[in-house]
Amino acid sequence: MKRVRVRFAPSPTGPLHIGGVRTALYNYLFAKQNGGDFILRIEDTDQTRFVPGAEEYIIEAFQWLGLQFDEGVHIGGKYGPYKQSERKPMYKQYAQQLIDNGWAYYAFDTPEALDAKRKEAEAQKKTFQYDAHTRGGLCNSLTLSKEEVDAKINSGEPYVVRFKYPADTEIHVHDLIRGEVKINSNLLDDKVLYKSDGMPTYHLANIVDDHLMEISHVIRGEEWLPSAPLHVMLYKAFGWEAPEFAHLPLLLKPDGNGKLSKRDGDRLGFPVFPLQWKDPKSGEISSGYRESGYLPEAVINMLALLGWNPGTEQEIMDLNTLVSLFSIEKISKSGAKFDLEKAKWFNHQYIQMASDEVLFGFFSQELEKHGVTAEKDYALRIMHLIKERVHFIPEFWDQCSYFFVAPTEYDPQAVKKRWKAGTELHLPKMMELIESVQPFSKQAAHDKVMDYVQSNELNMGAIMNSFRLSLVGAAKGPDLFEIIDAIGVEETAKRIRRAVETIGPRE
RNA sequence: GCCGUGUUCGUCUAGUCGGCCUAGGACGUAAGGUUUUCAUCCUUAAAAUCGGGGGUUCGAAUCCCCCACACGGUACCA
Repeated sequence: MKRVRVRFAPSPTGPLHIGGVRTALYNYLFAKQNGGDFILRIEDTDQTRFVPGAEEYIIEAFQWLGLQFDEGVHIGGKYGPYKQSERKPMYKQYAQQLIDNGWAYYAFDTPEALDAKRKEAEAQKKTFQYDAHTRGGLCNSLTLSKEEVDAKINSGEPYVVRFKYPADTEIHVHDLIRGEVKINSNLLDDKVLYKSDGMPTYHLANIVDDHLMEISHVIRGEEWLPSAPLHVMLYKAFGWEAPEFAHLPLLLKPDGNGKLSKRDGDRLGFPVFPLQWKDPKSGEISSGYRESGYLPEAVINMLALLGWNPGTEQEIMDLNTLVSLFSIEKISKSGAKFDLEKAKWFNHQYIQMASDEVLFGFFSQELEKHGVTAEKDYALRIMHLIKERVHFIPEFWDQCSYFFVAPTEYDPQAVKKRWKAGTELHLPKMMELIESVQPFSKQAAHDKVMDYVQSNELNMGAIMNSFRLSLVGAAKGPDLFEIIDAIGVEETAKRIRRAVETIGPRE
């Protein structure tokens, strides 16, 4: 049995789309499950679309996600180089090979001439296609004499190499997800394999590299399915054994239909990219999962389940579990809409499961970001107190700021609802009771306060929330006496005085 | 237009060879409980006549045909 070798082959034209991440993930899972290799190849045959920083971004994104390549641009390997621009000299001979055995031909038609043809056809509600029916009337090595062709090439006239589809042939593509896909060659046009700038197109480079790198399975997005017949024919033309194909369903936008795009993320408020990206030209910033406070493990888990599931009811799975459970057969055929709410749920789950060590790393960073320095023991204690309420890392601060910084403002809604007449008198008295507990104990303080509330026939919800409001600034947070214990009796007294002064008596 | 691929609760999906599906789970939603607050958590509920229409069959979400719709492709882009 052939060794499993798969590749993820992005173009460095911008940040890595989350759909691309899923494609890479499925490749990874499949490779690892079969003890195979996972390769990163950069497909930069279109020099006009190159975006500086994109390649580095891609590498960093996978590092963050914890998806490790066995070979690739950044780590090398036996089958390098792993960047197509660096493989440029290799491709010409393969184009030549195809010409020599009649599977391809030179074409000299200018882009302008072809455009005109297309427009002309369009006017008649037809589509112009460079194919078996039209190539006889165009400017190429099939219609020109050998001398004319040589003359053109020797004079430096630009040319491309096109694939020569056989006429009226049924082409079969076997797809691991979709089964047999058939198409008649008459419907296909003679794709350019080799461009006039001396670079191969995706199609040629892809097949040559996959063959040379001994790729066993091509797992890629569904947008490639229409060109799969060409790829199958190319393998045939070269006399090479074709890899297995699996075309993944697309990731759709959450509302409406269509591919998930960068704009959808901005519009709906969720990241479409693993890492934040700043466009080097426009300076525009697109948000990333990392910066938005997602844990990489959660992103992986969420992505894995978008279009695949193990067939059981298990939903929480780490990378290793995914590796053992994954199967291409269980990938669904239809596109999946991205669901922000479910992503949020996954992240919450992973935050709860994270080790203290990992979580504290994030937590202390958040504190630092807000200019807070705290003793580790204290910070750790606070983290435990509030972690179950955070869904995303940045929420740590929203949930815990009052443990480090006294509130200066009080949620007006809560004040209106809870701060009754007389509150400004009761709170200091309750505070005195708490101060009288020596040494402080949550339970004893709690009991004394309860006694006071009951004997004065106070509205429990109102008075206790006013107390909370004074300490927190809002009607939220963990157990009140837990908070008092954490910030200390002295600080509590200070906050009560301040709240009473600020809010004062009310009707 | 042409070609290709798809179509089960709002969303992600289970549903291998037709019967155990009066279609299951999860997210979300609603109600209730816990919490004196918020969040969490727990319980319960509503939610898909399986895109539509024809067949085949004792029996179809599952097989066949037609239609509709959506998406993808249709570049010297990947």
